[in-house]
Amino acid sequence: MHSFTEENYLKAIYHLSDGNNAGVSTNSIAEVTNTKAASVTDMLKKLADKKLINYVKYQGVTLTEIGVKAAVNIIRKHRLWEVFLVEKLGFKWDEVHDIAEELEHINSAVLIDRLDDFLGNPAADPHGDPIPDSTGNFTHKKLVKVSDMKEGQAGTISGVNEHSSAFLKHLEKLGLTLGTKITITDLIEFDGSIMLKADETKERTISREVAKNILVIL
Amino acid sequence: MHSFTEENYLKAIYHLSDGNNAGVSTNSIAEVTNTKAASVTDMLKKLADKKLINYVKYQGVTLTEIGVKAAVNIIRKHRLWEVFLVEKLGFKWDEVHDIAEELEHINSAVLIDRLDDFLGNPAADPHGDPIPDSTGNFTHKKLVKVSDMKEGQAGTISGVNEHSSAFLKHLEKLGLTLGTKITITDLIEFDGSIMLKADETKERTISREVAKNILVIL
DNA sequence: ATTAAAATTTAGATTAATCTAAATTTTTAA
DNA sequence: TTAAAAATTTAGATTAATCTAAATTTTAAT
Repeated sequence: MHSFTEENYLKAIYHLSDGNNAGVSTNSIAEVTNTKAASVTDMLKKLADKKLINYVKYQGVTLTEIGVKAAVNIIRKHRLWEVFLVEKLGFKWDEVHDIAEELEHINSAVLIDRLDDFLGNPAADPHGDPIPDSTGNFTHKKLVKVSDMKEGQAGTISGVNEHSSAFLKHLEKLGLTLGTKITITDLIEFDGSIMLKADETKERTISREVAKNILVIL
Repeated sequence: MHSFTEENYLKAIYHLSDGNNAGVSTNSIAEVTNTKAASVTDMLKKLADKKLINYVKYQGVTLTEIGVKAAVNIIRKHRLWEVFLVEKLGFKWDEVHDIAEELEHINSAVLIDRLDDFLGNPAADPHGDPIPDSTGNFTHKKLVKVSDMKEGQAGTISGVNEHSSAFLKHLEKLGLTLGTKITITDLIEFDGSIMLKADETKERTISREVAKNILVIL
């Protein structure tokens, strides 16, 4: 298999590619992997030799088909372990990322498939991110940022774009957790902040920055 | 914390010290860690610098107090994960060693304490080996090798001295699993093999080699 | 008590992942 | 369109863990 380090690069490239199908830059990889650009270049050569990425000097990289497969598999493991930590061990949604970051590198397909069954084949992790099946297939829900909603529109909170503990704890405090139904009551022109009603009862005002990172199903 | 490699050396030294309080030899460590003696010497210097072992050139090593703590903690993690794999995910007792070997290096005290609770604070792993508590305390049961039993003596199978899949599968096939009550019916002088009755009904003959690796509570 | 064998350590290399500093290429903007 | 800035790559080191081969120390056997 691949080393932990290689797996972390694949994951980083996958996440950075999300949406854009343009190549991912050396610098952006360095940033998310907490390394320097020179180190990234070295690793890119190695991953290219292994046919995991398409790499042309100075032009950024994309994952090959097998690179995508490898990355998706790591993400599958990460998300299933997060579900385990929250559902079975009682962790909060803002506490699981770092532990899952370690667990995602455990190598055993049987283990993960059994874990998946044990957890009841969950469709999403505790942050609402979809969990690919063992063949790598996602079932994507169409999600919309709260910051893109119109006045009067309603939806159900189903995901987040930001996974930091600080952000998740803030949402928790506001009562804006997954499954909460919200209705936009006011769009504040002055600073873009948004007023909404949660679960028909709680009135909340959130900044544009927060709104951008909450995703709903309409 | 310590690197995976360091942890594996600590574990190896701990297991090799079991019983004997004499120092552990460089060669024996090399054997169980699948390395060469020269590599072991290098690592011993490093572990000694970190005060995890007592090391005097040419004289073998013992773990220091903090070395023992670290080793016991790894063993605790290994055994709890084995219980998880068997009890929750449905693995067989001969299938869990390698996966637990990876899981034991996951670093999170909270995780392990919660796992312990989730599993109902088991006293032993699927092979009957005792699980230390979070402070490192073992509750040792007094176990006897079947090869040391006398004719007519009875006991309950409560552990094994050999964890290879081949051996465990063999026991499974014979119906000699943990919890089975056995009574010695005959000690064969010719080759030391032993005849016994399992669960009052099944008559079995096992070699001396097998008998040495089955442990009972009398 | 010597000496041969076995065990251990040292010396010197190798590999993976990283770094800094310098060189090169690409991008941007006057 | 060309020069400065930004991004990227190369060159040369470093650290952790390992190895082989040679040197040293301990053990065991006559």
